[in-house]
Amino acid sequence: MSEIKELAVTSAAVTSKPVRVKKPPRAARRGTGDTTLSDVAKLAGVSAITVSRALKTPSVVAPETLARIQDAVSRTGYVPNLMAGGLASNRSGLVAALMPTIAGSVFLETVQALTDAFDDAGCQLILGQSGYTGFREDALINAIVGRRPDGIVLTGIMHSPEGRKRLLASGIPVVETWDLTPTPIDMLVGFSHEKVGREVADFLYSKGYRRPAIVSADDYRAGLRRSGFEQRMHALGVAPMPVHIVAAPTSLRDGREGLAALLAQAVDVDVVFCSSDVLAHGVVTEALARAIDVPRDLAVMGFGDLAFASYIHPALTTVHIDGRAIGRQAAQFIMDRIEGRDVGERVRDIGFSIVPRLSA
Amino acid sequence: MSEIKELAVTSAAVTSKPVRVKKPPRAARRGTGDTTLSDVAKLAGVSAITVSRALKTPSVVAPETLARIQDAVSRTGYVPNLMAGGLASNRSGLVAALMPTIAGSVFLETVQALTDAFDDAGCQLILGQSGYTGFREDALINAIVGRRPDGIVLTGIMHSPEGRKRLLASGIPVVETWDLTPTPIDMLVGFSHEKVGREVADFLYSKGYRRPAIVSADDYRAGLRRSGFEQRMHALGVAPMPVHIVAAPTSLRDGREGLAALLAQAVDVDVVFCSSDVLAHGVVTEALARAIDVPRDLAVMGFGDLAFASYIHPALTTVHIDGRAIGRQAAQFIMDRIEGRDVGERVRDIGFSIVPRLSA
DNA sequence: ACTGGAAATGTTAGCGCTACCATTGCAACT
DNA sequence: AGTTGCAATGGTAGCGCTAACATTTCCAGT
Repeated sequence: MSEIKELAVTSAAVTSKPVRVKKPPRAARRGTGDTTLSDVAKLAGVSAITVSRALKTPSVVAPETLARIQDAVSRTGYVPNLMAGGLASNRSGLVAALMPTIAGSVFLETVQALTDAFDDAGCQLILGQSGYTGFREDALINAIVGRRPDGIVLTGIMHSPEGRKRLLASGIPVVETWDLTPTPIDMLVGFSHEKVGREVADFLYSKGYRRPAIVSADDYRAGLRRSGFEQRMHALGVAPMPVHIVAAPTSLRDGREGLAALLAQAVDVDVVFCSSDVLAHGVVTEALARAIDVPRDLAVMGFGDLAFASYIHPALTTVHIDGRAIGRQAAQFIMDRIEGRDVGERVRDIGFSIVPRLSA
Repeated sequence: MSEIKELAVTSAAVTSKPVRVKKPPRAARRGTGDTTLSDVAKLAGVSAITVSRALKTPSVVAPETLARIQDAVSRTGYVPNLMAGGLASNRSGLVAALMPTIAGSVFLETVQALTDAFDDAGCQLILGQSGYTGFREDALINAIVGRRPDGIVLTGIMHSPEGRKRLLASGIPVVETWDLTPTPIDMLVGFSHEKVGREVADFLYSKGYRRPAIVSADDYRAGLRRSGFEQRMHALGVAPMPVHIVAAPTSLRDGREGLAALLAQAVDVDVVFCSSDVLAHGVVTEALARAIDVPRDLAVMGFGDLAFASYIHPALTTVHIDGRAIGRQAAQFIMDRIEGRDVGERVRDIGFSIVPRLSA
């Protein structure tokens, strides 16, 4: 067996060449054919690093050199390869945002604020949809961490221990949002959903409502609001209430069907607390279709204070959450971290406020 | 180790060259400290490339080797650096989606479909918001192209010649969506907005409406629908109609104010064609608040067929666009391109359909 | 017994950029 | 004159990975 090899060696030796022959020059290399930094450098008559500096920190490059480089850049149509830059500098310029779903979501404002803030800082947002079930979240985390983003914004708090570990191990700044916990992975900006439930209970009770019902999504945070609401109502001496649960994400349809279901099983309801404005809108719509006067015959309360809440008829009483502020603060957290600044208190409760309008 | 260096120094001295001595070994290198492919390789007792293959194409690696590697991966918590991989393979695994705005948009379904489709293919979506003005679009294009995405999905057709050129020069597969043009940059999936306008005109005319009005956003595509509508109505002998224009993106509020403005200037209207369902919803809401019966006293027509359209009261007559299909086809286009398959006809008109419900 | 070839693994050389340090030239000081 | 300091620029060596080719092993086919 090994003789074959020997033979080969021998034959090489016969030609009096050292055993390991020098490789022939490789065939044409791969590569994109795109203009590169050194193409520009060559054209401008400087070194590559100077071009790099001209683009990143123009202030350290002499004005004429800068002009020559800029000219070369625009003549070649050079666009820096940010993957290469990211690899070399260990700064990807990417920030990941994970959310349950993008569709019709209350988180959109947060994402918008995030995009805006990072855009100004030259970072792009990578979007990941984890779904409401959490099954995909772990796979997503891996895909995201693989990009070595400069930060990760999570919607909700991370529940999978596996995901937590991965995130922690990655050393990437993480901001959890839209919820509160004393033990965030890293940083957090949100508010207490249970407290929302309790305060809504107080608010409705103080307005005289005694026969509440709930139409709620089956997601974790909605559940927190619901139990806060139920507990407080119970503490106030209100009898157990009918509850209608729908699958997240919620739709107008779910709200309509929710009220229909509630009415079918229990007529004795004077207010419906919904886990989202969309749901509340559905309830109001169903009431309208059934000629039930809102709020005289039935009051409705939403959650989120989405853009339409104050413009539907009747204007929706709801809980205002400043989604943009959450996004802004999350971006701030991450940028402070990137720049190595002290972020201060790592848990920020941005609170909420009840907005009394006409529907309750 | 150091002997080599010494030797080098000596030899330089011997040849009495004052020229530069070989550099001393560099100080500790940079780097993340993360586990790398070769760490895993070392642990598994194979070469780096074998680990790479085990992760990308497990079928070409022997089962026991694979097992050893997988064990090493899970023991180290290794997560591949996709930037490095992307740089080496010239495949970033990133796809960019540019849209005017994410908030409350009709494009969300498309983005969702895009995310889903690319997720399955192991690609992540980068989100870019260009705004409705187009000012930011060029800057965004540069930032995006710099990431060397495997594909770019544009919402609407590209209008800036500068942006067009950049995109074309980049050689990245581009899909323009939600509009139609015989001269796309590369590929396109959409429909004709003017045709929507014309067919809506025919539809409403055939239902007997003769005194139309328009509430429309000021964006390009809405303008197309509007002019198609006006021209056809004119051709049908209808007198010029009152038009109320609002700034994109549209809100429920804009719709309410739109109807109020229309009513203030011209009472003689029997149907309002709105450039979005949200606007139409606002018009319906304002009518409700004013006790104007829809559709008896005033008919309303929307555009988009968003999820809520069939569930508001009265159910909204509108134009259905299959946003998910647009997203799916766009993803298909790009993946076919990446895989080097023939994409066939590069312009796909996915059409639209008028959905008659109760509001008109 | 030997060859051909498929399967499994390895070696080498970058992908395009930036960190790190070095060098040069020149004005401003002792 | 010699030194210092600073502004501007350059050289080198990777970042962590994969393409391209090379090598080894082993077995079927003659």
